[in-house]
Amino acid sequence: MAEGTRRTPLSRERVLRAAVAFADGPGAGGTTGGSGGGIEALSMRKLAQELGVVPMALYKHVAGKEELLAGMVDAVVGEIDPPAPGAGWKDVVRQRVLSARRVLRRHPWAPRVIESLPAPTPAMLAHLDSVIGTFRSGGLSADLTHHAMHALGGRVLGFSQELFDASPPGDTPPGQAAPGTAAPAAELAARYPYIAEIAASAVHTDGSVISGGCDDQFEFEFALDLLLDGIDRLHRKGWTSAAPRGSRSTAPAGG
Amino acid sequence: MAEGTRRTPLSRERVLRAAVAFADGPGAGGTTGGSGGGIEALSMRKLAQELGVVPMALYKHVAGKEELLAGMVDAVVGEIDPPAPGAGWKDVVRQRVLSARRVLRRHPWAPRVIESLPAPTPAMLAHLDSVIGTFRSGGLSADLTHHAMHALGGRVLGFSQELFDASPPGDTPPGQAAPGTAAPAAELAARYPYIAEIAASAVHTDGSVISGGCDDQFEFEFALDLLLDGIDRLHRKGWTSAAPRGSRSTAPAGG
DNA sequence: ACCTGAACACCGTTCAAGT
DNA sequence: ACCTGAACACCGTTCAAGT
Repeated sequence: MAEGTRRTPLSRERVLRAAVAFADGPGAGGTTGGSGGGIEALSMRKLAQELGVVPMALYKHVAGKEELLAGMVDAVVGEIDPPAPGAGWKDVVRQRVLSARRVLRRHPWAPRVIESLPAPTPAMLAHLDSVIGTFRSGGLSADLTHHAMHALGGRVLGFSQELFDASPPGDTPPGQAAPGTAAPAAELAARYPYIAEIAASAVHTDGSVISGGCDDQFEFEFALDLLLDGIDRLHRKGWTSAAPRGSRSTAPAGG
Repeated sequence: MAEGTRRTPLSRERVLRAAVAFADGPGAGGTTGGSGGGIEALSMRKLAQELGVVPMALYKHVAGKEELLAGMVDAVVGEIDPPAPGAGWKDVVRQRVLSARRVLRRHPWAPRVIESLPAPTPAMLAHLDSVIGTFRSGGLSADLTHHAMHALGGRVLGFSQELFDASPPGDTPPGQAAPGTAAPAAELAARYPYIAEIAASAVHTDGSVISGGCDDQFEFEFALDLLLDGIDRLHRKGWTSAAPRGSRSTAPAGG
C-alpha cells in the first residue's frame, strides 16, 4: 500500500509528517489500513519501515529520536489558529486557548511528548510570545501577565499542565543547546520580545535571572488561590452549572 | 555496598521502597553512593541488581513493570498529610494541596508516572475522596464540587495536569481491571462514597454515566474562565505581586 | 513446588564495510 | 562521498530446564 510514495525522496518534512500520522494512530489519520499505532509504538525502526526505507536513512534528516519528537511537536503547535483581530484581550486569549485545545485533541499524544521535551520548540515559543503579547496589548502589566501565564500553564497550549521549569529563554547550559533552540540568548530575546520582557520581570527572591528564574511556590499558590477564590465566589452566589449552560457562567459582575 | 540487606528476603514492600529510592535518584534518597539514577534509568533488571537478586525474582512480588509503577505511586501518594481538623473548607483544601505538592517535589518523577497509569491507584482514590469530602462538608453542592475538582485538576495531587479521562470508578472494561482497582463498582462506591456521589452528578449531555461521564469541554472552559475572570479582576484592581507578598494576595473582598 | 538461566522479540544508535 | 548491514548495549517478559 502507498507504494507510489516509495520513490519520493526522503525529506525532513516527509519524515515528520509520516511520524505525526503514525502517532495519530490507525484510522485517526484519515487513511484506511496499516499505518501505525500510537506514540507508544512509534520507533525509528517502524517509522523507517513505514517510509520504505532502512532505519539509518532517517538519521540524515533528524539527529535522533529526541529531535524527531521535537519536530513533531513543532508541526502540531503550528496548527494553532492565529489570534482573531479586533476583540478584547480576554476573548482573544480564550479563543486561542480553545483553538490549541482543538489541535491537541487531534493529536492526543502531543501533551505527553511536549512534557518530555527538554526545552520548548520554536513554534511553542512563538505561540507563547503571541499570547503574552495579547495580554500586554490589552493593558495588563508585565508582572500580572507573568503570573497569568503561569496560572494558565499548559492550558495555553491546549492541555493542563506545567511547562518545563519556567527558566527564561537562552538559559541552556553553555556546552550544548536543546534541539531547535540553538540560538544565543540575545537572538532569542529579539525573536520573542514578550517572552524576554516577562523573563526580565521574573527576577524574584533569589535576585538572579540566570540562576533559575521564577518563584515556583509563589506561582503555584497564585494559581491555586485564583481557583479556590473563584470557586468560593460561585459557592456564595449559589451558582449551578445547570441554569447558565451556554452562557459565560463564571463571568464576574463587571464582565 | 549495602550487603547486609542482601540476605533480607524480598517482599513487595522492599521492592517498592527500593524502586522509589532508585527513581528519586542518587543523593536524593539521603544515602551516599551508588543507588540508581532517576525514573528513566529504572528497569526491572537494574532494580533486581540493586536488590542483589535475579531479574525474574521481582515477578514474584509485582506482576510486571506497570504494577511496579502503580505501587510506587501508591506509596508516594500515601505520604500526603491528612486533613487538618477544625479549619474552613478553603484552608483545609489549600493545605492538603500544598502538602501534596511538597510530597511530589520529593519525588519529581511521580507526576509523569501518575499520568502514564491507566487508572488511579487506591491511595489516589482515597485522597481524592477525602478532598471531595472536605468540599461537601463545607456546604458546597455536589455539582459545584464536581466542577471544582476538575478545575483544580492535578493540582489536588500536587502538580498541574488533568487526571485520566475522568470516568467514574468501576468503569473499567469487564474483561480485566486496572492494577490495584480490581473491585466491582458497588464496592468502590462503598469505599469512596464522595467520588461515587460526584460521579453520579456527572450525567451530562450524553445522558449516560457508563458511556463516558463528564463533559470535558465544559470542564475545560469552566476552569479556563475561572482563571481568566480572576486575572481580569486583579487587573481592574491594579493588583501587583510586589506589595501584598506574604499575604493571601488574590483573596476576594469577602474572604 | 519453587527458582532461574537462556532465549525471544524488541529498542536507539554506532561504526565499519560496502558501493 | 554516500549509503547501509551488522553489531552493540540495552529492554520487559516467556518458558523450559534445573534444583
